[in-house]
Amino acid sequence: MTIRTRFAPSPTGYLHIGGARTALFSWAYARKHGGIFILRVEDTDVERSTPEAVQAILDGMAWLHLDYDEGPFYQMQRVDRYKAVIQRMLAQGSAYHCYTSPEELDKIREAQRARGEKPRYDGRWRPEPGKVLPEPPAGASPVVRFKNPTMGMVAWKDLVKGYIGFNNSELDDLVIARADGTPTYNFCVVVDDWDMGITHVIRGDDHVNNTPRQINILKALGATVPQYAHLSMILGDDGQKLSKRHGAVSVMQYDEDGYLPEAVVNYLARLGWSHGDEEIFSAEQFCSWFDLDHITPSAAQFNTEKLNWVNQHYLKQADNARLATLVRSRLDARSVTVGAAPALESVIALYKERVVTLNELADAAEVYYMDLHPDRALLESQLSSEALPALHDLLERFREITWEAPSISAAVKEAVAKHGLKMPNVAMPLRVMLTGQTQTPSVDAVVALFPRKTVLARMARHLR
RNA sequence: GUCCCCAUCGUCUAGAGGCCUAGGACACCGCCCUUUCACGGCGAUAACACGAGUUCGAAUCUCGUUGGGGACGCCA
Repeated sequence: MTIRTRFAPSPTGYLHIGGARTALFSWAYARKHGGIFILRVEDTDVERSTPEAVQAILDGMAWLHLDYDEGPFYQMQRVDRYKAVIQRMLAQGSAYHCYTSPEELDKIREAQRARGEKPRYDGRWRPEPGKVLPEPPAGASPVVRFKNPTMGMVAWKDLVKGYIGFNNSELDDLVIARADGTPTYNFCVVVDDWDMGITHVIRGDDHVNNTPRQINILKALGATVPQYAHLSMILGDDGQKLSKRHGAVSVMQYDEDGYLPEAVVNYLARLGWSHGDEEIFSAEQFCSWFDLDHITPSAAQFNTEKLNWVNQHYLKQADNARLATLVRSRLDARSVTVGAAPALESVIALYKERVVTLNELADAAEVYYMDLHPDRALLESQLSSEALPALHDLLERFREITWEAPSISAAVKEAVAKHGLKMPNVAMPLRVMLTGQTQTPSVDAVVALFPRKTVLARMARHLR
């Protein structure tokens, strides 16, 4: 049997970190088993669905390299199919028309809550043998409700959480088609999973409560019930639930913040899933190791510190040319023109082990290309009266020596010794004049990276 | 309120009854390297929510308590 999984987002916003992980796990499960991964856009909420959101989801998946084999399918394009199934259910008696208005429903639920009961539809239009139904109100268009079994239990063995069972008496007759005829979520999912031959439904555990209803509909339709795996949610850095106004950001924000997609994938894969003590692994390794048995059933807190560490790891081992491309576009965005010298790749080679994100790499690189104006107070504090003579000497030496790190290093040491100073007395002001910073790679490497004339100019500017 | 789910270091986790004196990773702290800062290396601190039970033996199984979360829409 071919494994078929799906990712089924509703296009009402960007792809956030929780959705991304759900997609990642569904994708990995299909890849692991040589199966099919399907993208399905659940856009039946016409009010809130937007084409921009569809694009944002597509962009997010593309950035993470989550490729799909079938789709994207759009539920709004399958409405005829849903309506045909609803007609069939109506005809065979597994669904019925209900004329209860939303206002009446509110009243019913309010009363139930007041009595401490679980709010639910009371079944007043549900046909039963020997039951006399009310007269349909004139001119009202009914919704269609599923006739849920009243006895027994619905249960399944969740691949993440284990056995889960619900008494049918807990479930009410849910609306499967609105008064305007459009089908609802729980129904579309069922028909789609059935039609698309989904074998494993991997989704967020906010859907656990929908599962018994979906299974009942599937059974009423005579469809095969897929396997379910419900992933627990991801909490924010502070342990709070992620929401639009609290910490839930688009995966593309991580791109903007300077994270590498493979770092985000690696981090996300490790959040709620494990393979022994493995921390760093490629997408390929992830796919070959992935299984549902090692998914944690409890919620996981997102930890930016660890993501940083993972990102730093991938940055260190990334190809310089690739990083140069990524950094260049960031410098472009800052209107910093990358000149011919030093080569951006050389700057990156010197700095990539020292930074956490691409943005920090861009911060380090930009001082090599822009018109630098070091902080005045910083300059004054470093250009001490005892250092100035040594720096003047050094400036003169820099005009004549071979422009390579070893000879530069020798020249610096010479100046330090000649004036009875310590290394930092000379190295620090040099750093500040050249980069505006006190913390840089070793000073000879920094000096050597610049063209000689830039060094002479930046020094001369402050040594009058 | 009702139903469902969850519970190991601060965080992510290993753990399928004896291999656990509870392992790894991030963070934190200390030391080394470095005449800056990082990187790197070494080391330390740190957890089985609580209570019963089953068993020769429980982090692992059962029940309960407590605490967290989710769901109860003509949203998805």
